[in-house]
Amino acid sequence: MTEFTDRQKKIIDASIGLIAEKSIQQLTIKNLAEKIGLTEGAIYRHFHSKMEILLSILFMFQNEAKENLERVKNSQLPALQQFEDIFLHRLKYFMEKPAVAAVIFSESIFQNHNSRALEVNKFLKMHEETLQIILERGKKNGEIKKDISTDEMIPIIIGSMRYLVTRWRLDGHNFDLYKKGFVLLESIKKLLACSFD
Amino acid sequence: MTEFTDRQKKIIDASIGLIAEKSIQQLTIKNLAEKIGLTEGAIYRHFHSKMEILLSILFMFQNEAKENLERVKNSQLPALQQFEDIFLHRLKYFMEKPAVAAVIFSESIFQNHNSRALEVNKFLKMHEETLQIILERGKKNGEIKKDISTDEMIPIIIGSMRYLVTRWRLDGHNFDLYKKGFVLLESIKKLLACSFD
DNA sequence: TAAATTAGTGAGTAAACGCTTACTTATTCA
DNA sequence: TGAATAAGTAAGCGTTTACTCACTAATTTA
Repeated sequence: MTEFTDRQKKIIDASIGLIAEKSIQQLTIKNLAEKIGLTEGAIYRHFHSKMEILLSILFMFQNEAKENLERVKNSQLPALQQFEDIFLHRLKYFMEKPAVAAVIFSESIFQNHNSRALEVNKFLKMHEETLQIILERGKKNGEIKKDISTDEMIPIIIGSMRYLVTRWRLDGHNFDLYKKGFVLLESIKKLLACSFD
Repeated sequence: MTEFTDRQKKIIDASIGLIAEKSIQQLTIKNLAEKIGLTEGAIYRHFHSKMEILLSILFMFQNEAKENLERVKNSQLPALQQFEDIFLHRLKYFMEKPAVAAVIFSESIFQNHNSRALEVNKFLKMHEETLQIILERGKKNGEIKKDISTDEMIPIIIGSMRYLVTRWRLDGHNFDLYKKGFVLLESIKKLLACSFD
């Protein structure tokens, strides 16, 4: 587990802030240094490169997500409740730190760097695998429909939630992401739930 | 309807090619000029700015999409068939021109330019509205479930398809988008179809 | 045919960018 | 206390970027 120094955390926070206020394009070392009240050179005492800063944001979020996924997966709640928990938790996080959403949803930033793109891919896979486990348990329990394959359910669930977040970002965060997400999740649950009980 | 000259079309085509081969970051005026076999200055005889080129790609796609949406909407096919048509057509288009997907899915390119971001928003709204009409007609016909609101169905459908395309892009176009899209659409149709008939 | 328009060249510009370096100041610790 | 280390500064380097401009060659048009 890589740990971050106080200064590094401040730099990461400032980066997140910058992205949230302006956009990912506005995250330059110059702007970053200005925001913290340091010089550009000082930044490089704490990170080797700009990419390392970007990856640290991804890394922090990845850790947070991993913890949450594990916690929920190991809970004894019904499957439908479990994936609702996962997504509501995620939406809350995005509302607190909209910049994280901006980084996560800008996969193209890392597209040039092959090894980094793999990192994003791994991140998505992590979610898909957790969902898979939850959904299949739900099917065994008779909670979830069996006539739709899990492989198809996964993109439907993740895609719906991602689109909601994309919409929220393009709208300038001008609606209550959590509330809309909750309603959307209810519908998804209704769609996936076993009708005969 | 803005028309494009032959040279403009060539520039747009070359841009699309560049983005497809490398990435959106590699779309520079220098690379573009090299690809066409002109000098950088010559490009500016045909477009006022790089943003205008990007917008032209968006614009071309928008026209193509509009045509398709209208065509399908006015067809006499069942609602479930209609939205399958729309998405399969779209997937085929992306497979032919992967660069267009790269532009469409990089909303953040335009995020700085407020007026341009609105353009992307309008584009998404166009799809949502068409879907809404189709879905509501399907509900009236008794084709589509009535216990899930149309407002929730829309992000589920669009989100699922978008996620599939995103996955395809991150995978380096290494699976058959059309085939997987077809299977996914079957599942979505099954979920939304009226069970009592 | 002469003038006007169009399309292209090639050199250049200013700004932005990530990053480096020589040097200074502050802190830690043997 | 004094040497070693950590954290900062200021200047600037090398490159890339979108874009400009004076000029030329070719094509249209009056």
